[in-house]
Amino acid sequence: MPELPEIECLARELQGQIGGALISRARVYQSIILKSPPGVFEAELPGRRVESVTRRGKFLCLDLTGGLRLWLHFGMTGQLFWSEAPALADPHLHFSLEFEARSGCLLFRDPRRFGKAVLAGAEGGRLPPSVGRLGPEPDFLSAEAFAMLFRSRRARIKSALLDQRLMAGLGNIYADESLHRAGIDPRRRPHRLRRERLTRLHGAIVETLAEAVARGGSSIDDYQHTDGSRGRFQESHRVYGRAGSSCLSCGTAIRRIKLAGRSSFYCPACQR
DNA sequence: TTAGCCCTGAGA
DNA sequence: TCTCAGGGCTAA
Repeated sequence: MPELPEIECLARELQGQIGGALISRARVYQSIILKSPPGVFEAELPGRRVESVTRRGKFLCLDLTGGLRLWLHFGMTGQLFWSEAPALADPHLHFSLEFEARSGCLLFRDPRRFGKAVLAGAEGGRLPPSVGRLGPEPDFLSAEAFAMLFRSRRARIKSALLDQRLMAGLGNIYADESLHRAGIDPRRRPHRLRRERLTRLHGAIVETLAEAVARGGSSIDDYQHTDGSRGRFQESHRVYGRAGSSCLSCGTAIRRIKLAGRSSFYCPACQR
């Protein structure tokens, strides 16, 4: 469940670790998450330098020399971490990258296999379709633009926040946390919310995401940094995963409901 | 707009 | 042994 803050942390770590580094070897173990043939993957990557590591929505992007980009999506359980050697017996290991002048290898592991690895050209027209469809980053939207964007939506606000075509980067955790901070019931319909409530929600989203990045993201089950350490923002969750516990603002028991097939946690007193 | 599918490990 | 977790996609 890595969302925007977790991928942002990974991108920053990796930029420091492999920014400018030359890929010496690429190996594929489980090709199911690769959207390019394994042979192409193993042949195209070696000899290219990592120009930069960036993030777009929940995608991580390795910008390589020669106009190639490696896009990674982590799905629910994707992990990227350093190891001395790939554990060949691990059935969930998908690929590894080795770099010149750096010992060990960078492994991509994903037990639930919802992740994706896509090789694409750098030109805008050759973006993977799922990246091309992404809406703007929360930071790049003004509060007014956010309110305009969501004002016409008829789906429930929680579902609209999870729609990556509208705005990229929010997942279940940060949607719930932001709605709590903004005092909005996840079942509300955006087109029936007053404009100032929507601008307040935008502020809550930007604030929540920034705090999460500053604390190294949320580690619930699988998310970890490339050195194996965990994020700390899960300790600051106000509603997510706290059904039955008391609301940190008012003491009311946090409720859990299903919306669009996902769990939603909210405070029935604070969120209206 | 929504339901169902993919996928596997954890927990009941 | 069954149920649940859910991001992104497709079909209804």
